[in-house]
Amino acid sequence: MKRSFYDGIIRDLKDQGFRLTKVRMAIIEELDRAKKPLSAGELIGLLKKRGLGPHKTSVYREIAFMLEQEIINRLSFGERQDRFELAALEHHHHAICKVCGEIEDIACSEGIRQIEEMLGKQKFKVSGHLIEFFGLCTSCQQSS
Amino acid sequence: MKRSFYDGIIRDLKDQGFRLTKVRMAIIEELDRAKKPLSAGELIGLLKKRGLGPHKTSVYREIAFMLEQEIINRLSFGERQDRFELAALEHHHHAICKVCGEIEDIACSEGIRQIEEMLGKQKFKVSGHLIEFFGLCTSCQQSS
DNA sequence: AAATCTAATGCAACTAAGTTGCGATAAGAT
DNA sequence: ATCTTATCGCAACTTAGTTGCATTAGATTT
Repeated sequence: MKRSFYDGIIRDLKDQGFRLTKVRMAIIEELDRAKKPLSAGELIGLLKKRGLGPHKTSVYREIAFMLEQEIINRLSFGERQDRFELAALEHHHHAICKVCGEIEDIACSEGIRQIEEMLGKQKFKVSGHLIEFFGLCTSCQQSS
Repeated sequence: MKRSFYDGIIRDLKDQGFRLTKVRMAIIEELDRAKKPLSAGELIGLLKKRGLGPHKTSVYREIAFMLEQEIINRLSFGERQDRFELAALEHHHHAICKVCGEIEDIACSEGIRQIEEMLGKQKFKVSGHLIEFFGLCTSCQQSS
C-alpha cells in the first residue's frame, strides 16, 4: 500500500464514510500488481492465497461497489466471465494471447477515434467501445 | 427459404451427410431475417413463435454445429450471453444502441487494419478482434 | 476503553446461460 | 418399408453472478 494513486482512492472513500477494509485494500493491490484485468474468480483465488478468505458474495459486492465508485472498470474479452481493471489507468485496449493468456496494453489510437467520428456524422452518438485484439504473443509464436 | 446463399449451405450439408431438419433451416432463416446478431435465448423464442418448439439443448447443439460448419460466427457484446450471426456476411463490426438495442453494421475500416499492422511490427500476431461501439442511435437521441 | 452506528460480511438459496449423458425419434438412403 | 445414424428431448449438472437476511466489525463518539 505505497503507490501514489492509492492515496486519492483512500481519501475519497473516507470522505464518503466508507471503510478501508482488508479485502477492499487487497483487491486494489492485486489489481495493481496483476498488471492485467482480473476476473472475479481470479481475485477470489488471489485473496485466498493472501490468507484472506472472503466469501464470493463479498467479492462480487465489493466489485459492484468499486464499479459504482469508479475505482475499477468492467471489461469483456468475450469470455463468459467479466474482467476488471483499475480505472486509474489511462484509456487503452488489449492484445490477448490465445495460447498463454498474456495481455498487453495498447493505446487507444487515432484510427479508432476516426471511426467514432465517422459514426458521429452518421448520427450515432458513441459513448463507449469494446475493442480487443486476439492472437499470438511473441513467445508463443516461437514455441509453436 | 429463397435466398441464394442458402443453396451453398444446403449443398455443403447434404454433401457431408448432415440432415436438413426444420429447426436447422428455421435458425438460418431467423438469423437472416433478424438482420442483427441473435442470442440463443432469442432464437428459442423465435422458433417457438413459429410453432417449432425445440428443447434448449437442441438449439445449443445446433448452434455448436453451425459454428463448427462455419455457417455462423459467435460474437460478444460484453453481455453474459453470446450472440450469433450468419458467417456469409462480410466481416464487419457493430454500433449498438444502449437504449433500444438497435444494432447497426459498420464496415471494418482502415483504422483497425493500421492498429493490427502496428501490432504485427511489435511481434504480436493478430488472428482476430472484438470491436463493438456502444452509444445512442438517432431515434433514441431525439426521444431523450 | 466502552458504547454506538451502520458499512460490510457470511451463508443459504436462487437465477441465467450453457453443457453432458443417454435413451428415443426421425431424415433420408437403400 | 426398412434401416442407419444424425438429431432430439429430458434430467441433471456447471459456472458466473445475485438476493435477503441475520451477524460482524470499522471507525467515530463518549
